[in-house]
Amino acid sequence: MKVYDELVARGLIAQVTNEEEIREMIDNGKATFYIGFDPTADSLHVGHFMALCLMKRLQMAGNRPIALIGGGTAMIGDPSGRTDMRSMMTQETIQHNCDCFKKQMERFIEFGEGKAQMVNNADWLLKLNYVDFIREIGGCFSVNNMLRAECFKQRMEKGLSFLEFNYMPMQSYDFYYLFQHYGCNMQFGGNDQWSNMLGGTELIRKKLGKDAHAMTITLLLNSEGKKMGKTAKGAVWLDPNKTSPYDFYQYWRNVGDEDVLKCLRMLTFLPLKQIDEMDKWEGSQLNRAKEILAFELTKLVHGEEEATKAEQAAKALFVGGGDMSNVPATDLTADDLTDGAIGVLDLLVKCGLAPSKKEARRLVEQGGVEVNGEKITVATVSYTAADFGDEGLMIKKGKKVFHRARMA
RNA sequence: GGAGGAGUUCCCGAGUGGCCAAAGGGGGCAGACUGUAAAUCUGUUGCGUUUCGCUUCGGUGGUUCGAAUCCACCCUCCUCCA
Repeated sequence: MKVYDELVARGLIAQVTNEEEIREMIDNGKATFYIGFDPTADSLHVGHFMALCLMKRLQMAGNRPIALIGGGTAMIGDPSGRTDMRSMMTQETIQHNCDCFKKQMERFIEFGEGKAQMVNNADWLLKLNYVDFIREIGGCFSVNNMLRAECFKQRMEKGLSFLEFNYMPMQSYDFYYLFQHYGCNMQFGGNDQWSNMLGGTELIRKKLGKDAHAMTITLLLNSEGKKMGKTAKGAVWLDPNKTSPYDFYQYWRNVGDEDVLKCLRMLTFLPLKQIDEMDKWEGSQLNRAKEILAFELTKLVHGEEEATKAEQAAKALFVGGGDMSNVPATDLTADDLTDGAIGVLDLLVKCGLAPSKKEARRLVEQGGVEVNGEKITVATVSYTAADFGDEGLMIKKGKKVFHRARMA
């Protein structure tokens, strides 16, 4: 099976400008394509991860990837799919985020001569002169059409600023620039980028009379139609300091039944044949598929060693036995004790299991806390340094949040 | 520039002098049931030294014994007119 068909089979392709031409290009390694990453945070997340996987797949088929970091477009802020304006980021934050992105991407994709390239659109966008820019490309954009674009629709109700309105021409200019200077003939992106991407292909056609292509990646939605890779606390990050490998593993271990197979297809590099086999599994058997999904993804993002650790920790906690040493832990010091002891409530807060003592108290009162296998029923329990022992205290919050508190 | 309207807790949204830490819904958290799934049911959802105290209703001042609620000014957003 050639790349294009594989991408289709995995459900990764959402929209394309011209299916036949694109198939021909990428199947034969004739594409130089770019994907843009907006540095709005200091770490990549699952959505970016999909894009990186796609880059890798296409690279393996002989195509040349360009990772574009939007250091310039971030100065504007993409209004796509947002109901309110993004808060303005300072140039320093943007630069910091760009650096973080770069580091993470390098772990995942090989950059260098004849391999993948990395560019930052700040390098050309920030130099632009307003009047020159408007004269050069302004005529190629129809405001009437832009207003109809999906990406602005939501903002038409609450108000779209002129600043953000300029995002589409900016992104289009990127494609136009890369087409001319890097021979880039195709753009990939999230499905929410479709109109921005079409802006680029059209600009190239109008200015240069040449064809360029665009293809969007399906947004990873769960069975309820919500974006995956998001939790109540925010995104699932690829940076181990923001989302630990254990939490990352647990996120995927806990996906809904209906979503496992889709995730396996779209996110892992397991052969489709093997995934199709799993498609026959049902009921509690799917737990096995979830384990595979969680392990594979953790391995891709954090490496095999971390994946194994996360898996062992999960097994030890949920199945029993096994190695407990990889369970998430907090190290306390004597300073955390008052009169030689620490109360459960403080303990919960110190370990990050509760945001406030009030909430910690509520957890205890509702029977949601266990320490060393014993349910805590009163909030006044406290522990001395001796109670911690060598192994520390094993705290369980709710059904599946485990944490170890050690005494240094 | 002119005329109206709005800003409430994580989100939506009630409240228009004391009974308001503020209805209702969503989301979150916990309990029951289970397969570390979903659905369902129950409880809970500002902070603390917890029969009580403290901070919150765009901002700053003011009126009042008492303000989310009244007044003044300011900020932000929306609609209509120019």
